[in-house]
Amino acid sequence: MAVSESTPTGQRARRADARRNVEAILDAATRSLRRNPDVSIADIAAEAGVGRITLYGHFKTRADLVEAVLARTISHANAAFDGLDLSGDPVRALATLVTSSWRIVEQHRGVLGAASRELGHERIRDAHDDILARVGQLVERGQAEGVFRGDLPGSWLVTVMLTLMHAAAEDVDADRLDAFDAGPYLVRTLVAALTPPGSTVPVR
Amino acid sequence: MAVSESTPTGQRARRADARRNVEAILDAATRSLRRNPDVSIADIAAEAGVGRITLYGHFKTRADLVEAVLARTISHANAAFDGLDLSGDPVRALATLVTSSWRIVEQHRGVLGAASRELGHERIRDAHDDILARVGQLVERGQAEGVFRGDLPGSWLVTVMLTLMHAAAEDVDADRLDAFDAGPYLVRTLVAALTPPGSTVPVR
DNA sequence: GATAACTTGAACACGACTGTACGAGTTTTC
DNA sequence: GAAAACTCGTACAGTCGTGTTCAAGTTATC
Repeated sequence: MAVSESTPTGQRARRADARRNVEAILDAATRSLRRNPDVSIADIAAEAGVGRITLYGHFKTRADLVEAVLARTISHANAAFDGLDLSGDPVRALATLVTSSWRIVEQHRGVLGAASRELGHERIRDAHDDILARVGQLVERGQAEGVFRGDLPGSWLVTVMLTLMHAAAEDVDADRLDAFDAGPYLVRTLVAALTPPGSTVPVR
Repeated sequence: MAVSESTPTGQRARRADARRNVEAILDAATRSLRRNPDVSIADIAAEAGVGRITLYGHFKTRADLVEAVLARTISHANAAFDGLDLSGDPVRALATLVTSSWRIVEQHRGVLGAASRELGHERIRDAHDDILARVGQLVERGQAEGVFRGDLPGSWLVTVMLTLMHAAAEDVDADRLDAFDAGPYLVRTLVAALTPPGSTVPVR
């Protein structure tokens, strides 16, 4: 980002060190902020294994750091979504989306929650909407095709969907369910949540 | 709580005023803490319409205030649950529980989240477990009877259940769905979440 | 060995919040 | 009118987090 493109032939190694530190800081900040949105800069620096002043060398203010964490998380989420084909049957698309990216969504949500107090809510909403739009489009298409229930606003269904993904991931972290794949379970529950009252929920 | 039982025949009205203030403080604190777990005492006092010093007159420390809020919320939740008959068919009991108390659960969760940082986590867990046990017992009974799926730990199912209630209430607050009763919707979704993969979900 | 990039601790100013002390005011009951 | 209970503003000390400055390191490249 702030790395100048003209590298004066000399200090490649030093530069590499610095970039490693930046990565370590971003990793630590992501973990810390998810755990507690009000972590101090000192704690983040300690968790990253660098000095507090070093951290300030890379990020002028706390807001800068949070913004960088947010940007990286969003790009991760976008990358995860970009490879998916969500064009076919809404239920199948829902399954694809959920099974492949519920972990990403959880991380995304955690960082967003931490950042929403730090930066302006509008700043967050802009970033959030990009991700939300993908889920929202799927839900709306399903509603238009009559596959998903239309008696509730799409925003509600999206909220339920994201919240359930979040709950699954949170419990995975907490318990010893690391190996368990929450995908099928989530799909079953979400299909019930999104399809109209009269319809039956497929097995699995 | 700290009100002495020997009322010296005199200052009933003053006492009543004070108790009204305490109620106002607790109400304001509940609202404020749910909105932002890090509200300052000054902000809470302002929202309650009393001076900061008055608030300190009733609650020695911040922890005292949070503890009082927590205690009141828990007693509310217990009162809401006490009237329910959850003995029959687990699915019917689930419906009863959800339709009648999802709002309470949401409030309970919000306050708990705010308090968990303030007081020790053990202190919270003690209080939390009382509520959780009621939901957990229902889930475990359902699992024992084979009505709820047994291939996932009960804690997971409880988490999903509470999280979904939370999502419903949050969206109700945010949107213009005040009049909408999320009960039937929640029941349908939760039955799908709790029953075994092979079973079909009842209509509604 | 000189240089340049990077790291780091100590120290500081600043602001926000907590909790306390003092002193003055209000309202009700007697 | 006096006393008791309660309210409340000002002011202060202590703590904690932020962001900056300075001065002294380390490490790799030349």
